Amino acid sequence: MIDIKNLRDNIDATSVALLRRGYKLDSEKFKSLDSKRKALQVNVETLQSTRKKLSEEFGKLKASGSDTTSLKEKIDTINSDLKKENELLNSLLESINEYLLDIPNIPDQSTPDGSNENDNVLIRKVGEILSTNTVDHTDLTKKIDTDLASKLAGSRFAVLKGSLAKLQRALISFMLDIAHKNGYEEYYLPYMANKDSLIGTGNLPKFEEDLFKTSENLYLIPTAEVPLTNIYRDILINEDELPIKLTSHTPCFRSEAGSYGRDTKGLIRQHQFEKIELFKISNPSSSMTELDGLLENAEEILKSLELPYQVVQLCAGDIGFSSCKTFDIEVWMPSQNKYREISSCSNFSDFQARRSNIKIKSKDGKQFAHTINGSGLAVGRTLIALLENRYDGTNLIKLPKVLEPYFGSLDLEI
RNA sequence: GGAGAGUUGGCUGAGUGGUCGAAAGCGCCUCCCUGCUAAGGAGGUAACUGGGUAACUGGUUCGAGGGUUCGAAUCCCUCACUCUCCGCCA
Repeated sequence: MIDIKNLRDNIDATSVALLRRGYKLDSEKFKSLDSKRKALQVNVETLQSTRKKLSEEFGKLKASGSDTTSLKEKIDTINSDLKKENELLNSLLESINEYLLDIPNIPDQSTPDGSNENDNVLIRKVGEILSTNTVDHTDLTKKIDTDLASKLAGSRFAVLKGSLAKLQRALISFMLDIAHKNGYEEYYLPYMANKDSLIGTGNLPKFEEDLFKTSENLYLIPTAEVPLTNIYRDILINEDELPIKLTSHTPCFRSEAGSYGRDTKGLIRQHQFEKIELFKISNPSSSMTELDGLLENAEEILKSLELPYQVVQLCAGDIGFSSCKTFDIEVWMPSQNKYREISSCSNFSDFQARRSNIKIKSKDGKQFAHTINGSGLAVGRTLIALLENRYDGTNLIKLPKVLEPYFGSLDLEI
């Protein structure tokens, strides 16, 4: 949610900034709604004030045993006016709120111009591409079984068998340990979240179709970002507790509505996948530095897994709804001959904090916090990258050294 | 699933129709005292929001939503959540 005061005061600048990400702000609609609101609100509040005074008088008259009929008539008139005006005001406020909830975050100045992913900016390439493998991960091994998964659940699910199931578990532990080493506190969280939580992170009301909803009116979490952020919903944080750094491994559930036909093969795009999330709450003044740090923490995992990757900064037209600045980390996928997203690290500035009411208390007063998060990493895609990049051409995957304590061996038979 | 209790400021917690945005304590801020620290003393301290250049001034909020009433933290109804006991259960 963007700041309504800022919108009122700087509507033209806001409109220009939002246009960078392809959002056309209807300024005239806002101006008209807001000026109507202003007039109505003043009117309603004046009526309320008058009624308050008259009611007090009424009480005194009643206490002294005097006649109250004429005063009551006056109050009744005010009350009936008030009722009408209030209904108008409420529906207007509702419209304004809907209008605001629909507006995405304002891109940071450092977010480059551009309209889609083709305009994203390459920041760096890390690691050498050594693999000459062209075989897709699903063709490499029988231990990823999507046919079985579709019998159990349907399309876009996978069953991992034996050593691959174990490798996934090893990766999860490995990533959590790195996060812990870097100062993130590990959390185990609910895999379902209520409506308020999803509104807080910006997934609702606009993106309900992307979510799985249960019969109990709970939603399956699309990412641990949702419960992690909402830990601090309606909380006033003391400045000296910052930055807060949390991590969690959870499965993530996404309906993938609208992605028919894309990435239908293999583990790339699933309704359910495992992810380690890195999450921070920081002071507004240091959130960009914290984003850089978080990105570095995510990159460290790929480096120690010896996987080639690149970092890309998303352009204004490609950043997510709640984000003001995003870096994607993309790992090399030999069979596709291209880099694929394995982590997305974003600064949400105060956009989520305003929706979730997360504030910082300092000497200078209170202000909305900044939230930052990113994957560290998407486990399924990491697994694929290891298979495809480290396939030796026979029936073995040579795992990187760092995984030995977790997997128990450096040879993975496929 | 059954029975009961509860939800009030940054926190704990009093408050059964107007004098309550709300006692008290904790915390926090300012000042005093003490060579430093600890302790002590005085005062201040809810949030959100409207109007106004400002001084200032209005409104809303006691889990949410309705209702009763001239007037609701307080009475009534519905819902959500939390806790306790019983049952069932990993």
